Amino acid sequence: MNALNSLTQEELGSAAQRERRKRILDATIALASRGGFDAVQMRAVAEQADVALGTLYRYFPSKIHLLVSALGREFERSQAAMAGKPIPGETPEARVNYVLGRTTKILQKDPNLTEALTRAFMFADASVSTEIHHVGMMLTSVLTEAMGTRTGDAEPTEEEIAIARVIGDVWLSSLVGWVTGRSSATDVETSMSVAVRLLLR
Amino acid sequence: MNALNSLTQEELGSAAQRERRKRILDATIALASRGGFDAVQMRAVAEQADVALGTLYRYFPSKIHLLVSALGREFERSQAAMAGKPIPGETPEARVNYVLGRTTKILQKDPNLTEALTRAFMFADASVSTEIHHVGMMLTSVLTEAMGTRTGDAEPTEEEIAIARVIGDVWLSSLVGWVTGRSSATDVETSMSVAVRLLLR
DNA sequence: GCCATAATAGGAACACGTTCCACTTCCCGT
DNA sequence: ACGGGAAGTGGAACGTGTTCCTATTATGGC
Repeated sequence: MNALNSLTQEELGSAAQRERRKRILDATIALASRGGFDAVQMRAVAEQADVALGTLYRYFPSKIHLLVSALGREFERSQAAMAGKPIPGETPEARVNYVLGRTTKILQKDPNLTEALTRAFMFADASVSTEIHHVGMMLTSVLTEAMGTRTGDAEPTEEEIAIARVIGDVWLSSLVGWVTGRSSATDVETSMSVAVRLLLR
Repeated sequence: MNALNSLTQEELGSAAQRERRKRILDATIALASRGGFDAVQMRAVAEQADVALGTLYRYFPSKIHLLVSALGREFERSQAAMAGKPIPGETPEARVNYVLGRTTKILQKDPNLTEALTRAFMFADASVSTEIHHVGMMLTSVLTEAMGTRTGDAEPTEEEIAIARVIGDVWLSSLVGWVTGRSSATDVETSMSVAVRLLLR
């Protein structure tokens, strides 16, 4: 259907193809986790996934597509792991801070992986917009959910969505500063607290 | 003094060296303006600046250093052009919106250049922190100046600096979305208005 | 089962950032 | 003026993302 975008899960007919795709993403995550963005080399991914280089490019048309797709999968996995559980905190500010703090802590545990995925996200151009949009929506919805009342069935207001977008932007910028070694993990948490306090007052 | 950082203007003794540095940055801007990040090829820069490739790398140890340095020079130039002139607008919100709107308009006029510089900025790692910090400080100070009273001699408060940083982060994220073709120039202006309204209320 | 077509393997080739080397030119201290 | 070290030249070479080509293998319709 679309040669410019990576093959998504659904349009992969055979089980062998879904298996290949999984192997490729697993190899990507493993290499990224070991050595970051630079260690995710297309030849290495192909070899570790036991797939030819040309096949890798058939599934993911660029290194950026590959990494952003891997980011999307990890994000989904992480979201699924905590779906349904209520977010602790009495106020929107407390809950958003909780979510951001926990996520930041997870990312700190695997700096190389975080670096690889964040860099890919920031470097992605329009040809990756589908995958980027997917991740962006997940991020915004996590934040609006944390901001809203915990019943969860009500749609977030326009204002809440706008605030969530701003928080997401600040978070991305801070993350870039961290993964590129320009600021510390503590700096990220501080930035986020400040932004949340300013926006949710 | 520092082999990892690019040679700054001050530590360049001879006039011939300052002239070379200027030619290199001019070539960088010209190529970026014509074809964006990808068009800034080190061989092309060297040739257009009439300098050997090795010399280019002596002045700027990587393509990223080169582009971020060029960004710093352009930023300074633009700041110098409007120094002293009072910023129109009765409220901090209006003044900040004015500054952001004008800057966004300037950037829109040369999308390729903006793309090249923004991408370099987001891709820069710790080895470029000096240059990055330089640009970051200029950006924050432009914003605090717009936020403060127009007398200008008073230092900005901690709160103002924090708000300026958040606005800067949102601006960068939006800019990345724009230069990578994921959002329109109008989207950038909208994002910024929303962020400014939320932060300066 | 058999054929047409698509998918994959395997790997050469190319582009561009980066490094390196041998040689030349410039510039400063004496 | 000159000798020596720093700076510059020109270009080869290397690594990695990307493209491309041919041979082989899987797949789906008859």
